[in-house]
Amino acid sequence: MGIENGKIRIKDVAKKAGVSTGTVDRVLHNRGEVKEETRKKVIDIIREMGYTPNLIAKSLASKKLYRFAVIIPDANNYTPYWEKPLQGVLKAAEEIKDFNSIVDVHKFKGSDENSFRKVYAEVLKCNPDGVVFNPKHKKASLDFVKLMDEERIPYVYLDVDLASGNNIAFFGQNARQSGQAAARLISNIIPNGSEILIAKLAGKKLVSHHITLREKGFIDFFKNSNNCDCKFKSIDIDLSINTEPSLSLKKIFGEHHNIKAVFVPNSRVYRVAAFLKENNLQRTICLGYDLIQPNVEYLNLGVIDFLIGQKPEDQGFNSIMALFNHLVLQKKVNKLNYSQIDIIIKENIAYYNL
Amino acid sequence: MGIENGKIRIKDVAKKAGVSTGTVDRVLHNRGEVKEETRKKVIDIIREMGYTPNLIAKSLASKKLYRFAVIIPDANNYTPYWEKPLQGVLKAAEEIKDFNSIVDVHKFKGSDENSFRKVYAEVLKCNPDGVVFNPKHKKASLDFVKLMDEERIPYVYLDVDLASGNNIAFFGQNARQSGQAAARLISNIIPNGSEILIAKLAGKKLVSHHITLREKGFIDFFKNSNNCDCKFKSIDIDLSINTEPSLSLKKIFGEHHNIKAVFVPNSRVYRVAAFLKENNLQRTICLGYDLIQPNVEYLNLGVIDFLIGQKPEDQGFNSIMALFNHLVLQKKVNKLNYSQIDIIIKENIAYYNL
DNA sequence: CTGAAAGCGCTTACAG
DNA sequence: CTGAAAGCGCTTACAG
Repeated sequence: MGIENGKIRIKDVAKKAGVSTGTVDRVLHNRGEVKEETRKKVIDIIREMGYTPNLIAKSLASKKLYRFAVIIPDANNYTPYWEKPLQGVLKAAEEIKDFNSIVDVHKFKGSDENSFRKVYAEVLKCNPDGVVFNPKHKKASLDFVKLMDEERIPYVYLDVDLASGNNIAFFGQNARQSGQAAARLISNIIPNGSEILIAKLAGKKLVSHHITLREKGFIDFFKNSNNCDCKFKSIDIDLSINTEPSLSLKKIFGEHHNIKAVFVPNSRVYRVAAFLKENNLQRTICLGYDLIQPNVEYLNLGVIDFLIGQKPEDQGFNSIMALFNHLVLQKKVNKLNYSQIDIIIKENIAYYNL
Repeated sequence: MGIENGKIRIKDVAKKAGVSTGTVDRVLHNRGEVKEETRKKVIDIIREMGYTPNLIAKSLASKKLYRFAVIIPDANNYTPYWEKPLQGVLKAAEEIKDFNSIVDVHKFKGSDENSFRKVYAEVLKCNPDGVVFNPKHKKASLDFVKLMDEERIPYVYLDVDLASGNNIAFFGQNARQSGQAAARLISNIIPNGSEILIAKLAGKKLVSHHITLREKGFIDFFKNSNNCDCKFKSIDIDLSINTEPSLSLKKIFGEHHNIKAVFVPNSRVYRVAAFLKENNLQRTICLGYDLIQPNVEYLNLGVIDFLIGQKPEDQGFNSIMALFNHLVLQKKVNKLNYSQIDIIIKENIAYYNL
């Protein structure tokens, strides 16, 4: 090893500068206590020799333990989706554990803002070095962000972009654009003049901003394309009512006989698929979001025609890695990170659903 | 650090076993020279304490330098595609360089088997620790593989699966399945009874196995689905002839007036798109492979309707990482690794073409 | 303000 | 067959 290998070590820099390795380390990390003159000299030599630190050695020698906290909704019947980002988070945790870094996962009840507040208060008590969280509750999230800014704790938004705050990164989908892609797929297939049902299924009367944007993108596509003159029927369905979504869907399909496609702007599309299957409406084009198990089943049955995926595992994984790169490796990280808008059909799902 | 931290070190194992760290290291790496009795004892204690090596320390201490060789076609006018796997390879190289591992890239002329043979002979002279290569030339590749088996050099297939040999992994697409996905997308759109043109464009009369499989998958889909009774017209076009593909396409479209879709089972689809645009045939559904620049442009113009992507960067990246995991980290690696079959349209390409 | 030394967990000759 | 010691490139008290 050493210079002859092309790899410059601190020792090499120190020697050339006529100082000790300790001094080089001090200027490397701006730890002060160095005469300006020698600092300059060392800096110059670092540049000149093209020194780059050996991350391996750095990590081994460092006593600092990095703790990252993750705050996401608890996966449940309405939102099995959140299992996926969690998987990614845990994979990242495994990958960075030899680098003195650990990840703590904290869950809150997705629909309950107070639960989120309680969890973030706990997290702050632990003094994490960095935080990844899902800011679905806007107001509470803004309060949280303010506290982290005061403590100079870096944070990453997952799934939803708060669009304010000093987050080092955001990982999620461009919701509006995904609606446009959905629209293209449907408009390709259905005849001119068809009716399209937009069914927003929610656990409790909570239709998030996300969902609204997907719908907006969807409708805008048709508005801006002159080759499909379709009519929309948009409804909200409250799944906490026992008889839903059957009741509402039956009514709609009874009243509108020219519905050629259903667009469900979230992961509850399997509930619509069940209805379509029971009522022999499989020929209706059905498109929804996310590769959760029941959706995959209806896709394979041919009831759901398209699913839009967004690689939630990757989002979880990359969120942690962003924190790690920022804090531990001190690499620059991109702030705005839109996931791919994956188009999934029966014929390609095998290679996504891993 | 140490036990109180939950992390067991070699030192801890040695102490409990009443031996030195050197001895533990010997049993850990099966380096022999250990009495069977002490070997057993150490093994037991390793299990009991749940020792796992610290990869960071391992890498820092190790003097062994790993050299990986990559052999891929040179990107050129006919195959700009190969830029993409190369990008992934270089990214992986960057990622593992602090782990005493370097990657050498060797290129051969894609269409020239002898060029491939020459390159692999050179590579063997360098005694690489592992090889990633594209076995498009079957016979030469089998010879190469045999030599590597003799030298016990592990190797990975990229893009094409030789389907024999002791490769530790393969990264590429399930070609037949991608043809099926393509067929589904087209059959969704075109009316019953349409004609479909399958245009196989090649640089020289070389239609690879790959391409044949894609075509097969495409046709089989229609055969097996009862709701689309379409006719196929399949042609080979030799792009090394100046007047092609115009000449052939003009003839076909002149003779067949009911062609509603063109399927191009490789990345040269942009040549067909150019023809469609010039001849005002944009309404013909056009589907091809790979996100190379000219294809992306015609997709954005609305001439190409779908592109099938396969994440070639990831394939390159993962090939190297497979070698690295196998040799350096001694992790198990999956042998058969099919890439995703990405469906790309104008509305989602922005998040793929990075 | 600066340097010498110990240590991170592992590997690698070397001595016996 | 086994152990003691040096070393990988860095960080971290500590002494001056």
